[in-house]
Parts: sequence; C-alpha cells; structure tokens
Amino acid sequence: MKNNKKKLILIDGNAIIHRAYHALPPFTTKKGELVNAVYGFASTLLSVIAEFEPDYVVASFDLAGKTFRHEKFEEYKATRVKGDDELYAQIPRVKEVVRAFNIPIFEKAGFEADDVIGTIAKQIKQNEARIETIIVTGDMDTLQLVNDTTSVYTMRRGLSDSLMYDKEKVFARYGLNPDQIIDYKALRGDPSDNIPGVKGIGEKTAVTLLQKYLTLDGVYENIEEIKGAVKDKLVRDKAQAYLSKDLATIALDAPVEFELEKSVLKDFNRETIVKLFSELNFYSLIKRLPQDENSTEDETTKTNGVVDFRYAIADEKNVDELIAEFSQASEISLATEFAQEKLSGIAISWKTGRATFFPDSAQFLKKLKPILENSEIKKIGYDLKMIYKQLFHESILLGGISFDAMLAAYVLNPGEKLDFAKLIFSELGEEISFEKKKQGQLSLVADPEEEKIAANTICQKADYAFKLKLALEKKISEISEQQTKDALTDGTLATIFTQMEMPLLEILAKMELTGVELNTVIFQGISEKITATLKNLESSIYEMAGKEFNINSPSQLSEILFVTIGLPTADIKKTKKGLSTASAELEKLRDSHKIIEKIEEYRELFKLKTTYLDAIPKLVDANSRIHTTFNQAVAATGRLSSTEPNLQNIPIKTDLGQLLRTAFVAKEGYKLVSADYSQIDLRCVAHVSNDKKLIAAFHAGADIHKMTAAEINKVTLSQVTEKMRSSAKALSFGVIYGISSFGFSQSAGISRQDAQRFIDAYMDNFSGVASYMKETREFARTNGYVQTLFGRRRNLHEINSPNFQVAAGAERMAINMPIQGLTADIVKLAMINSYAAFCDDEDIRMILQIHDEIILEVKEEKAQQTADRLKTIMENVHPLRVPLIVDVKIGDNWGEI
DNA sequence: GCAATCACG
DNA sequence: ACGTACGTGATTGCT
Repeated sequence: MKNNKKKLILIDGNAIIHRAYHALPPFTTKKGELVNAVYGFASTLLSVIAEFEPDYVVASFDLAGKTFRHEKFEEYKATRVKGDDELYAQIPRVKEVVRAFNIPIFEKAGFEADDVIGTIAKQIKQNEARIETIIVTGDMDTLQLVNDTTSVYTMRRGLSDSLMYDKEKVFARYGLNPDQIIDYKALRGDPSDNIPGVKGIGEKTAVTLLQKYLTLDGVYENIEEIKGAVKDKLVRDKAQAYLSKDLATIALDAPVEFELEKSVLKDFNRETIVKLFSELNFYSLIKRLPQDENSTEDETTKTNGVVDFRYAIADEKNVDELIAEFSQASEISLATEFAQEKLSGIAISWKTGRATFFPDSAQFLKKLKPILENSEIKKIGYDLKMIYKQLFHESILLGGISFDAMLAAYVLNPGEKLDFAKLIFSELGEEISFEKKKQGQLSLVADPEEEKIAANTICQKADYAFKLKLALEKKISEISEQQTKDALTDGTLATIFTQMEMPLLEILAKMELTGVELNTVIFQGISEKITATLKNLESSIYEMAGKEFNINSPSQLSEILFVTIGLPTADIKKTKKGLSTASAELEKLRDSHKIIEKIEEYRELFKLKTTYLDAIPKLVDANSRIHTTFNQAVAATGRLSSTEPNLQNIPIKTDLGQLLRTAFVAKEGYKLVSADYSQIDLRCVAHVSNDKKLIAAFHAGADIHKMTAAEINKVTLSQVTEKMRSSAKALSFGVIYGISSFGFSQSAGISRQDAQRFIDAYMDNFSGVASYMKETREFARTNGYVQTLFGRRRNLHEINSPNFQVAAGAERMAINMPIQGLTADIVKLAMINSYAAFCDDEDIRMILQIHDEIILEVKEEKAQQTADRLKTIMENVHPLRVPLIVDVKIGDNWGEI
C-alpha cells in the first residue's frame, strides 16, 4: 500500500552491524577478509530499499570515544565486550557500501547513532509534516521515537525476520506507549548497555507500574500507594532510576544540521556497487540490486564504448570467410551449446572481443573439424572435458588441448564452488550473465531473436574463457615463481596445472566415454531378492513397533524407538530435530531390542536398492555400459570425484556389496585389471613427516599396523593382539585426519581417556609425525595455505579464525591435505604415465579411478603383461622416502578383483 | 533447499 | 569450553 507521502529511511548503522555480525556465520572473501557484518548490512539495505521504495535514505554511525552519557555515568556500556575487533574492522567496509549507494552519513562526536537519528526524526516531524519516517535498526532502544509519522523497522532473530513497529505494535508488544519506553528502561534497566534501572524490578513489574502511573514521575508521586518490597526497591534506587531514565533517553537536540535534499536516494552508480560487491564476493546481492531502467543492455558487447561489436554468426555465405579469419591462429577458445542431449552449436574466439558462432550443421562441423583436430592449434575453454566429449559424439577428436579456465581456477583455489560468471566477476570485474533462457512453449518455428541471443551467449563464453586465460595464467605463474624460490616443493602450481590437470582432462574424457560394462541381469536378480527381503523386514518391524510408520523417516523412527517402544536415550546423540538414529547410535541399542537388528538390515538393503540397484541400470547405454562423469575440479585436496553415477562408492564391505560388484564386468574377451596402491596414505605420512620408524618399517616391508601396535603398547611384535592391531590401525587413520581424542575414541570404540593415552603414546614413539603435525599447523597459520610435495595448494584462511572450532577444523584440514593431496597427485601421475604407455594399444583402456586404484579393461591375452607393466609404472611414478607398493589383480568382474 | 543418513577411499 | 577425525555423492524426508 503505497501512499503518496514521501518516505525517509534512517539507518542505525551500528545496530544493524551488531545484529548482522552476531547473526551470521563468520565468512570471508576469497582473500580472507571477514565480511559477515558487511554482508548483513548490505543485504538489509537492499531489502529495505526494495520493500519501502524510499525517497530519502540516511545512515548514522556511532563515533569512537565517550559520549555525553559517559559523563553522566562512567559505567555506561561498560559491560560491552571490547575486543570485537573483528566487528569494528568491518565498519569502514560498511561505510564504503553506504557511499556506493550515495547515501549520506550523519555522525556526531559525543553522540550515538540513536541520538543523531532521534534529532533528525524530530526535525523532520517539525518541518516536513508530509514525510513518513522509518527508522531501521537492530535493537529496541529507538522504540521511544515512534509516533504517528515515525515507525521503527527492526530485525529479529537473524536478519530474515523483521518487524515494523508503529504506535499500536509497540503497545501490543509492551503494553506501553512509545514515550513510556524511556520510563520502562528507567525502571527495568538495560543490561546490554549496563543501564542499572531499579534493582529487582523486571519486565512485568515495570509494565504494571507504568500502566497505572503512566510515567516514572507518576510512580514516585504516588509512591505511598505502592506496597511491600516493590516500594522499598523503588525508594532505595530512586536516584539510580532517574539516572537510568537520563541514559535511556535518546537526545533530540544533537548538533546536527540535516538537509533533506542531500539525502535523496539518487540514481546511484550501479557499476560502482557491482565492483564493490564483487570485490566483497557478494554475488548473490548483485542480483538483488534494483534494475537500472535507463540501461538498455542488449546482446551486444560493448568494449569500452569503442565499437558496438556483435559477435558473428556463421551462415552458408560467410562461413569460409569467417573460418579463414582464425584458421591461422595459434590458439583459439571454444564454447559449445548443448540442447536435447546433442551439440547444437559451437563458438570460436581467436582474439579478445572476437568470436563466431557456428550453429550445428554437418556442413559447418566438417569445415571446422580440421581446425579442431589440429594439435598445432592450441585450444582454450571452460570445462574442456565436456566439450571434448560433445565433439567426440560428432566424430571430432579435439586436439591441442591447452588451457581450461575451470581447472586453472580450481588449482588456484580448490574446493571453492566454481561458477563461470562469478569467475569473470572476480578475475575481470565484468558482470556477465549466462542465465539460461527460460523454457518457452514448444515451438516448431525457431525464434530468430532468441537464436541470436543464444549465439551471443556462447560467443561470450568463448571470448571470456580466452580473457580468463591471461588473468589466471598470471596468477598461477606468480605463485609458482614464489614456490620455486621457496624450494619447499618438488613442483609448482604451474606444473600441477600443465603437467597434471591438463593432460588428465583428456584421459578422463576418454575413460568416461569408454565406460564400464554392467551385467544388468545380475542387478535384476539381486534387486528382486532384496525387494522381497525388504517386504519381510518391513512387516516384522511394523509388528514389533505395534504400528506402521515410515522407517526411512528419521523423525518417525526416532519417535517409535524412543517414545513408543521407550528405548533408553541416555547414550544417544542428538540431532537438531531430536534423537539421532544413525547407525553408530543404533549399534548402542543392539542389545536393548530385537527391532534394532531389523532396522539395521532394512537400512542397508534399502540403501543398496535405491542408490545402486535401482539407479545405476537406468544409466546404461545401448551397449550395456555406464559412463560416469569424473569431476576434476571439486575436491579441495586434489582428488577426483565421480557422479551420475558415483562409481567411487560402490559397496564392498558387505557380502551383498561384493555380490553387487560382480555385476561390473569386463567386455567379452577382455579382463579387468585392477591396480591399487597399498597403504598409500600412510606411506605419504611417512614421506612428508620423514619419521624414521615409519620409514624403516615400510622399507622392511613390515605389517605397519602391527608394528605401530607394538610400539605404542611397548610390547614385542609377537605379543600384539588382533585388538591392539586394529586400534593401532584406527590411530594411524586418525593421524591422517588430524586426530582428536574424541574422534579416535569413537572409531576405536574406547574411552576418551584411553584414546588420549594412545595418541600420546603414538606421538612419543613417532616423533617425526608429531613434529609434522606441529609444523604443518604453524605453516598454515603463517601462510594461510598448505601444499603437497608436488606444489598443489589448498587455501585455509579460516585457520586464523577467532572462532576456536573453525580454526580447529582448518587445522585438521591443514594436516590432512598434504597427505590426501599427495596421494591424489601420485595417482593422477600414475594415470598419466600409464596412459602414455598404453594409449596406442586399442586393446587396453583405462576405465576407472577410485582414489588409490586404477582399473583397466584389457584384451584377455594381454591382461597379465599389462598388469605387470601397470604395476611397474605405478610404483615408479615418483621416488619417495618409502617404496610405493602396488597390488594388481585380474578378473572377469569387479567383484573378483 | 537442507538435514540426516550412508556408500566409498 | 568448545564439538570433533579427512575427502566425496546420492537418496529420502520434510519445510
């Protein structure tokens, strides 16, 4: 309901910043600057502008130093925790945001933001009766300023929840009129500002008194009427009550000269804000910026206003001319359009700002093929693996793969979410949107305008991938130069990128295209059997529970177990919603009720059925092969991941899992050859920590867990029990994960005290490991990153977080990454080297990688010889302080190996 | 879209 | 005093 009154918004900057700082998790920009309060402020500002469409906006901030209130009462705000430096450090940034919006800032030494706002509100009410004033704040102090033209808009619980207070709302909330709020505080006090009030008078009594006597004066004028303890308290603290009233009263006469005209919310410069927001990584806020109605951005690209250059679209007449333009180029950038599971267009850029779109047609592709396949012409793009696969389906074998901007961004900052458009923001400062056009109604007639827009989008992608190359390459080489100087690593980020990730891209593409054969009959058989078993389990569970419910709903299950059946809850962990039903918790209840066993079995089978048995057969192609997608740019440690389907988490631990694996088979006449590194993570620990005992044990070919058990228990090898060995094994894993006594106690099933004793014993015995952990933490703290032997990096800005848990989490990551990352590097190198050895032989195809294991599909007669070669290659990928051992197996299916 | 759960290394 | 091993992806239930 917009009335014709003009609206003025007064923002209490400090109140909003405080609220935002405490409501939002401490997140930082990519550069490590903490900006949660800035974000909260900016987000609030945008909401307020969107909701009220104000004509005028003003912001006010507290200035450092004492205020007139301190002169009256020294302890004013004395309870405020100082040292929220992290909050105050954000204030200059907040002011930058305010300025970017051309919003004037009013502040006055000796006064708080409240006072400035109160003064402005009063002046406005006196001079500009037709203006509606809205005070935006995070606390309730300003409610006293509410009147018929002034209201208070305040954030509650976080930032999303807000409430508008007018006179009625104040009354509804407090049972008082706005001007009584001051008297209320005089009586009740305000602990957050250290306003004392009358000791012993709380919310209820204060309201009752004021409802009867209206004001503080009224209360004391009628003090004789009041009985008992309340009277005594009032009499005793009278002076304090009046002092509190003074402190709580917002000044309306601060020396502020407010000029309405200066606070018009002018057409702020959108570009300035976009630039600031992208610097702050507030990408989601950029989308929320009010649209600039004057701008008529169309599909053209304006480069510094020089030319209104449109990218070209090839047609039959101009195609040869356009191809001639770039056929001599030494490097070109590619982007593709994909529709209905088919390549529908390709854009090629050969210099900045220049790109041509080729709609998919056999004729165009035929002309482009020699260029695309020419390995002398370097290829650039964003996600070239995808492009490689798309072109492969058009019978084009992409050659000269040279620079993938996605992978470059990944090695620079692994683990961060990747987004092409955002990358362009952060690297080039340009705002581009690759939003997919909305799916209109199906139309047989192609809309030429829409086609043009689509063509332009693809051209932009090609163009910007090219531009990104320059920026990202520079960053990589800067880091690499430093790494070379530091001489702490055997390689650099540049070698990781050019020697490892870029070559791997093509190998992964081929693996994905090859796929792995699935025996769907086996799947079918297991699935049917499981379905029947599940039915039985379901009915016995219902019977034991006494009623039917959804076993898959943790909340319903928890209700049944702990309420209906009434199982003991003492040891059970809680989730946000209630008691946990995770398997570790159910395990504790195993002896309490026979339903637990059934539920565990049901869970296992259900998981197997829905995640694997039902889902994977849907993904087979005409040749019964499934093609996973390896994600090369998600894992923060440098590992790969696998999706649709995830073939890196196929069950193995249970019998049924083993059975399931037998359905992954080698093609007729072929064998599967699997080669996995034995205990590679621990060997990496031995190498990076340079721990003498670990190294010696691996050289001796000892049973490493047994040796560890002997060391920490101070017994001879022959005295090591199976239990000691398995604890030692869990302990070694703990080391890899950045051990904590709690985590270890959980996984080893022992008490925390015992866990701590074991850890201490381990660190005493393996002093190299102990100092590795210490040094790595320190390295991460001083540098803000950790790195692998090969120079792969992971940024860990959070390691210096004032939040203990956040910092502790980062420390564990710091310890883990150089180990897990080194394993990842080694396996990646192994893939590259073995691919190089086998790629000319059509009888040998790499099909899977599962973190420490490589699987090939090999013609039967070459299986043994290939397995031997593969083993040798993998074991000699890179010399470490310990030998690398690879176990190879040959079989007809994955279960056998 | 998120939380809980569970599959793997 | 704090919650806790590291790294992933898929499914289901629920808001």
